[in-house]
Amino acid sequence: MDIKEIARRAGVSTATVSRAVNRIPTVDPKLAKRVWKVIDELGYVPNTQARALVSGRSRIFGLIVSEITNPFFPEIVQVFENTAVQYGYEIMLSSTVHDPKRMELSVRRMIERRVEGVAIMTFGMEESVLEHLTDRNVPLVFVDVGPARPRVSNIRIDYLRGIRQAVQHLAALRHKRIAFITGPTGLKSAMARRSAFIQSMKEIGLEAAPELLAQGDHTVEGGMLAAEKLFKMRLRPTAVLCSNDLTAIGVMRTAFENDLRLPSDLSVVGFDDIRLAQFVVPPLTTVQMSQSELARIAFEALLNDVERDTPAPEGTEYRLETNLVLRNSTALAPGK
Amino acid sequence: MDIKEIARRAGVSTATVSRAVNRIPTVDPKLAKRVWKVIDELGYVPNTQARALVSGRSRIFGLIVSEITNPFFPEIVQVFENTAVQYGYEIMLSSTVHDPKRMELSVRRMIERRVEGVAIMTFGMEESVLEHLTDRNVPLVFVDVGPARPRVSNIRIDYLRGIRQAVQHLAALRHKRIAFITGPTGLKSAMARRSAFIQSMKEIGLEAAPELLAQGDHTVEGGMLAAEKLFKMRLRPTAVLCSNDLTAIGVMRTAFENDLRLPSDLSVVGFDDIRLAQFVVPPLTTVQMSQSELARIAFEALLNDVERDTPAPEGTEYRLETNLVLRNSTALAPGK
DNA sequence: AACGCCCTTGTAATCGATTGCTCACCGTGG
DNA sequence: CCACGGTGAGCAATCGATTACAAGGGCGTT
Repeated sequence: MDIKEIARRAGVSTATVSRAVNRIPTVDPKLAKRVWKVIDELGYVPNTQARALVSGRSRIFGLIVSEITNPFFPEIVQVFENTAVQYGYEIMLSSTVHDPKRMELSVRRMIERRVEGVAIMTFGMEESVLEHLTDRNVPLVFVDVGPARPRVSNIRIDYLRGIRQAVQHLAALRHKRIAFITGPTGLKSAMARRSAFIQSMKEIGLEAAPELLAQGDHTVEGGMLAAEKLFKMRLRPTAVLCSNDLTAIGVMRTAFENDLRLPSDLSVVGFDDIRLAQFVVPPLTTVQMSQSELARIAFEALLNDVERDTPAPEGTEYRLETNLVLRNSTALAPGK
Repeated sequence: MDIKEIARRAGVSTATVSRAVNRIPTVDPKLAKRVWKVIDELGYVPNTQARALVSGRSRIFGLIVSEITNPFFPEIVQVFENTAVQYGYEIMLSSTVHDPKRMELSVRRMIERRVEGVAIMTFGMEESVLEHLTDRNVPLVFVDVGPARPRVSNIRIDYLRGIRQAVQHLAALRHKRIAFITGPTGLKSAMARRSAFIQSMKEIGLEAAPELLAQGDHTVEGGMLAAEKLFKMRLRPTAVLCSNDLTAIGVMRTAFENDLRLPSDLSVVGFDDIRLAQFVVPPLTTVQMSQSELARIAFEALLNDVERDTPAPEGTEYRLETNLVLRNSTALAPGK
């Protein structure tokens, strides 16, 4: 059933039907009403691909995340989708699973569907394959790592703020040996968190000794492994700050296995504030980086770029703060 | 840049370009090579909407879940998407957040984009709005609750099997007072789990007393609330079986707050086996219902229906088992 | 009464592919 | 030498919308 059918039954031309459907005010209300009646009766729904073809606008945004099964992302997907729907957009979701091949395939698929913009939430891996998109002038939004080009936006995250709060919180609780478990070395955002930790420690005259910087990979398993190493040290750290919440959950798990009580024997702080953080035992003190804010900003960045016809030559920047959220996984250092 | 441009530069007709792109064997290899060269040089990518328009096939499947932020679903999304990509399909994801209005809107959007099939993973809520889809002969796949109609598949879940294993496991550990925390009353799959529990208890001569059936809602908070009630009873249950893992996590959390040690003071069993279940403290014994299997079956059901021209009049049925996975949240009943 | 303008509606081109049908060309067999 | 079949390429219709432009009708003005 197409627009012609409607036109025939309503006794008007397809142009009029199209105008009625798109609520163009110049159509005679009488006619419009007749058209709508037929549309309702037949349950006509316009074909988006036909529309997209002639208008040149797909009304689709791409969303590339590194792993949808990482609890950090579903919230982003949810908010991004909600916002998109509000503006009449659809989203094309793709999970790269940290694989450049898959990233490339995703980009290809998105170009085939003629996305009008893409949000890249991989936090700094494999952006090289994206030149196909920039070549085509597709608006992009990155977190921190986008190049300064027209139609490329960046959401700058203030990692230092939240991490500094976390470090000072631990210091206030008399912790001196504070360990940090990093994320994957290749991940820019993980490196930024690490630097923020080192700087925050320096600021208050504490040493971020190399042996207190353990290597993690932003998974629970990685957190467990790193924690095992830390717990084997002669002088065990009394507090652990983690590059993300999953890592912190791993630490908590290993602490449990080693009969360390939280928070009395060990304080743990996470990063991200995934929803789950408030439900673990004990509820996790963590640095919040609002996923819903991030998603909302990303969407708006794309929308702005799509509607702008002369883009800023260096792209646009947005900011997102981070803040410590106190729960129950931190306490006075043991023996103090 | 379109197919005409390629045709012009390669000195052939658009028909030949189209045939070369689609690897139709009748084109002269010489010509095909020439066409491919131009395509590579210009970075031409065919326009999917144009293709979809003429072929009448969007190569999009819809996937409706109740809440993407529920950790049960991301794994499904991941596997569904992977499989789809393998077969050259795209997926349109939608999260209803248990709201019939949003479900209706999703369906509308999917019809606008002319999806070729829809997987409905809401486990039994609000399927009424789906008649727009069945009217249009769009293949559907449900979990348990789909009507018996052509082009409607059902994945039947054997809840009883896994739940019986769980109940017998607890009974073997000498638990007698075994509580069950249900899911939302309106959710068919939750009701099925409840019935399976009652039946399993009866089978081994234990009573599923009404006061041991607590009302939950498949969220952590719901689990906490239900657990609080159960813990206030004069004769506290020694084991709790939960309608899903989130509920179980809530119970563990409340147990912790009430200084109940797991598993020595209380045994807890979940349902679903979300990935997180192995990472909580202690690792959760739970009934596995494989999310990746579920997603794979759902995709295949749709694919089968799309390719079949004379569908089975009563739809097709698929089966999925459930099985208990032993971890460390269960132990001998206290005092035994 | 005639002219012209404005407002609404319709005709037809267009978006970018696919594909049925026609046609040209080649080789083969009578 | 001609007819015929087979093969591969091109022309043009088509999918379902939007929209530039043309056309027609009504009304005000002179």
